[in-house]
Amino acid sequence: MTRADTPASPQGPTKVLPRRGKVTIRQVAAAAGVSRATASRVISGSPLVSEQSRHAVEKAIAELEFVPSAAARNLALGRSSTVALVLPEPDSRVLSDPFFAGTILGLSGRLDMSDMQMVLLIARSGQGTQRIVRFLEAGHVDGAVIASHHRDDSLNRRVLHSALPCVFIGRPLGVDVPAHYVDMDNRQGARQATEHLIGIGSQRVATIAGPSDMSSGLDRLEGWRDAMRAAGRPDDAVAYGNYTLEGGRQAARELLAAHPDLDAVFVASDMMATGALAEIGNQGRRVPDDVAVIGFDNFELSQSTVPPLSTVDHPVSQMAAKAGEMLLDVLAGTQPSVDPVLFAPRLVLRTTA
Amino acid sequence: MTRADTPASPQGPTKVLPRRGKVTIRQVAAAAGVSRATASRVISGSPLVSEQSRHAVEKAIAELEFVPSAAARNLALGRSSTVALVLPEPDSRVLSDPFFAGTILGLSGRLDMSDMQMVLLIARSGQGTQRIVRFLEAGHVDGAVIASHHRDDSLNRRVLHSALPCVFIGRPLGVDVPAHYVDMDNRQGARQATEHLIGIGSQRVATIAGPSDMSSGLDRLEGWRDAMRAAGRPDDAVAYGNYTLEGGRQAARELLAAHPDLDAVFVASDMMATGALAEIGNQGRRVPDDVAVIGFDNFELSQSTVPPLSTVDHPVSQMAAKAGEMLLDVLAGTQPSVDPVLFAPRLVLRTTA
DNA sequence: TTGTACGCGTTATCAG
DNA sequence: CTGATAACGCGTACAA
Repeated sequence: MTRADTPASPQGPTKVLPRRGKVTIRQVAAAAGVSRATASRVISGSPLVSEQSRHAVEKAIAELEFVPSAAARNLALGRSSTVALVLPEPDSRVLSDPFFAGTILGLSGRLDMSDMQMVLLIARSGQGTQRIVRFLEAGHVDGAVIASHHRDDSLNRRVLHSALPCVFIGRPLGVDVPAHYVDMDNRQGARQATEHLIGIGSQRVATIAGPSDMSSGLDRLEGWRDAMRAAGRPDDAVAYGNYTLEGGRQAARELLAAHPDLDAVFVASDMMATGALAEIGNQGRRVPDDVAVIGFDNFELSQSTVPPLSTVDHPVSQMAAKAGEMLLDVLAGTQPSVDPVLFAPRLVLRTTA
Repeated sequence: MTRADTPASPQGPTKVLPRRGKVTIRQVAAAAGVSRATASRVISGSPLVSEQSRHAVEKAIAELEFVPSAAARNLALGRSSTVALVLPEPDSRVLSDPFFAGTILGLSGRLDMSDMQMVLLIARSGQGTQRIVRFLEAGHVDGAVIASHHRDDSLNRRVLHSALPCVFIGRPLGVDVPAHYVDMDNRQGARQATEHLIGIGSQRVATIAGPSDMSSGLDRLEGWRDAMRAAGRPDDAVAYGNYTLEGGRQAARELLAAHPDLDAVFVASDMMATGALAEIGNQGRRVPDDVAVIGFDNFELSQSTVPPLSTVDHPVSQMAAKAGEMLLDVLAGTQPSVDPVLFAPRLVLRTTA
């Protein structure tokens, strides 16, 4: 015998910080009168164990309240049965954004069907990004779903460079190797919205574009350009916003000043569209009679704007669920291609266009 | 002789092939021409190592892109340098609630100052709760901050029983052992708000209370009762809501029907207060002239209601930061007492009272 | 069906 | 300062 199975626990006088009793599989085996191997088999649900032994072990587990050590199991198995949802550089704005609730719920919903546990990682500044990458590379998780947003985010490249299986939500920018990702067809959605604006007779269609360092911002602008060029219209009436309400308001102001003749605007997000709606109203123009507006995202708030906002649906939750499914496939080795999965856009017409 | 340190030894059937991309400390040590122990010392920043060895090891680490295995380190060290923020049973409503953004930002901000990595765990149904508890008990994390909300959440009891170091945000209900927690003085805040309503001459002060299975709902109602009783007023004008806008609207409707003479109402959350504001206006009463209103939380939206809402500040972010600090103290063994930390309420008067 | 004996990758201990 | 070597707790070929 090299070592006592039951170390005497010191009864400290401090009851404030109860020491964490660590009961190991060894004690379970001893209590059940079997070997550690048999106990382990019971735990992992192996059929190669007698009913008698199984019962004894289960009884011991319950009585001792045994919980397998994650560290030891991860080390032995080489995996952690955990995947990360990474949200790079969120500020308070982005955290209260419906986008995140949808992403979280969509992914966790899909993962709940497997034995994978989801953990959420949020990285703040560049400092935090470093830590996230180390955390991921250290093998804490088997894979990651990354809500990719900003081009200058070194996290994308670093994760791809490591061999960690990962799936992006939103086409990642600034990466030079093929990557699994799921996205919606932002370009096509923007094009459809713009074509609708043109179709209802708008003569001068402007756009409020999203940030140039996000693929969604880029793609939606490009879709607007597609429609404008196809219709033989100039594509110069562009203002940029940062996806916030105030940004939308400001961009609308610029647009109305620079192009007083505009009678329609495609806005790259509902949040900005809400701000634009307010500004347009403030300037004494009516929506949709004087200016038609179509937003993007179909967030809940777009139903309660006045008037209710026409928009393009962004199936965030479904996208996250699909990303989770892809990641599970990658981990299972049953994901053949790296072709991105694109969700089709869906125009939701309410009363602003 | 169990096994050579360098896999390059031609002797022995080394069936243990290097797994994909996994470079171990052995290879680092070999490349640097030192032992594993020395390599480990360099990694952990021990001063007991020559400058020469240190340089060689660092060079090897960089060239091989070595990252220590989390599982192995956790096993050897007995800790993971990771803490969890647990959000039990969130639905989409609660996820887009500003409360969570504040909690996440506050905690991660404090943890960034330490070497602890924060992971967010969200549990959906009761099924998910089971998994969360197992995850916590398995030693994946060294401690947890739990945003405690619902009384019937078995998670509270189970985590406390497991002896995992943890700190609650919001007084946990339904637990029978002393627990570390941080909260604001909801009762006192509600009392102050109600006293203010009485002080400005309101004759009939009602309240819209929060859910009875949340400590904040209970405490805020009790604070309202305190003020009413102290003023010799009846405390029967009570309606309940579930902290949502629609719930507030509905509760206001009930209140106005049951107590047509009411001229003031203390609402247990800004979200509900916003709904109440709308309902009160719909019924042709003016705020604050006919009905004075004070909410609770001081969320961003309370500044943009019409008219701007008077409220009680809820320092969510600071509370979360404090909770993180307490947890770090507990983990360091420097947290002497289990006395809760209570933040003082702060009345924010705008124009509804 | 059960037990033995490693191996997982790292840190801690204790001689040199 | 450095290097063997024993833990850390669990899974699992390989025997029995």
